[in-house]
Amino acid sequence: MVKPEGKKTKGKQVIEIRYIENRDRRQVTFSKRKAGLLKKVSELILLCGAHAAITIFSKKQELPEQGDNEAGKAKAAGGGNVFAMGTPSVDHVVRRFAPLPGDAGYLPALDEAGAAEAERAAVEATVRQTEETKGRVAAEEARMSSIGAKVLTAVPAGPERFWWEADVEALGEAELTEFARALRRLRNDVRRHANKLQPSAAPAGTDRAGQPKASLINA
Amino acid sequence: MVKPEGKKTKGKQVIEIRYIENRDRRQVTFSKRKAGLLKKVSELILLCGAHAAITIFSKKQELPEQGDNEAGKAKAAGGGNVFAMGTPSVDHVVRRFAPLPGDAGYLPALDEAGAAEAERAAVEATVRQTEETKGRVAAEEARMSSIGAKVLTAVPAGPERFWWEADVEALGEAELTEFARALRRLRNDVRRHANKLQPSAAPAGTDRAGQPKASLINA
DNA sequence: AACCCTATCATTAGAAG
DNA sequence: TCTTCTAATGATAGGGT
Repeated sequence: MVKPEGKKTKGKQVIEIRYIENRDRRQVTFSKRKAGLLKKVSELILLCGAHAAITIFSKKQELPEQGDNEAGKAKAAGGGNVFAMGTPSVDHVVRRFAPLPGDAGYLPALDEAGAAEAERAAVEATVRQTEETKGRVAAEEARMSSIGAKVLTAVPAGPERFWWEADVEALGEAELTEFARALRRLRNDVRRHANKLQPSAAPAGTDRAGQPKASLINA
Repeated sequence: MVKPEGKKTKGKQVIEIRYIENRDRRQVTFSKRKAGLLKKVSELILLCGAHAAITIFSKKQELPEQGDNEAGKAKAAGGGNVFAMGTPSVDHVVRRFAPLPGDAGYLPALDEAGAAEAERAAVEATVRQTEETKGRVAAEEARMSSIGAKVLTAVPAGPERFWWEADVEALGEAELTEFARALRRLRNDVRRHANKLQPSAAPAGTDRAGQPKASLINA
């Protein structure tokens, strides 16, 4: 019989989801979970063709309360690192990344910022009102509804912008490495995807599904 | 002999991380994973007191055709939904990269360390209570609700972990442009950083808070 | 589309190196 | 600090309601 005596580790233990006071433990957890999150996000993007973005700041930086100096100080104090990733177009993620060296047409320079801004304000008003009246969930609903279409509209021809980055200003070597690692993983996934998807009707994955209707992003 | 024949379900099966062609399956997966992701983010925030923001745009179908009212229209059209969350707010996080043109006013009373702290405490209490009573998920709901209308801004120095249900429109595509700008800078920095560092011998170490670690790849 | 359920797979807390 | 290992917990694909 197997004797349960010699357990090597305690294995994953249940932990309460509350701030981890212990600095070391907190940091370890942060690293692990951050990695897991990035992975999850990339998977969601790949699996569902959704646009998603995530930004994570490892530490509290730029604390307003301090105020007497620049962000630099905050960083110096604790080194705020940022991780983020996202994409409006899967294959673009790869493209954007691989060619690190000067990419000319970086982004389609859309400038409906003005319109978007106006819309945003309007929506915000609606949301707030809704929030007070019906609560957050309802507000969210309203927000999504009114925004959704607009967002898509705002990006007619070129959703070919992806982003997935970090604030290097505060990036440490470790972060860079991890960053790259996540990148590679994403890229591999994408590549695998591209290979399987033969450019038949839609250019393997590239299909600029400007309109939700393409093969890659939409069905 | 015990026959494992009568399995009720197949259980979780391995799936490739590639775009799910089947619409229904994709949608289900999206919902499930989106939920899981949001949960993960909230947990990271709570556990590590990190600032994070995530935004997810579902793509769905379009058809901004009929519709009489804005919300209804967009909703019906299914132009895409947006889900987001973050700390202190998605908007804030984004601003680190690119200050949005004049929408500063929509945030009610910012930089209120005191208020924020009080709110945080209140929320925390609520959360814990809820947590014990209804579980973590419910607690998160409560957390969001209680914070809702207020925008916690300043990040107190201590172990903070409050988050505010995000201002989605602020993360609209338009804003991504700004973000992209920051990105470009980032990329440059990354390269520079990469060059500066040695793959093997990277004692460089962290200028400020320092994260050891060297092997870096290029981006 | 939102829940339930269960069998599995994936993630990760802890401990060590 | 980052990595590796292990053992549990946690997240979810597939199916049904």
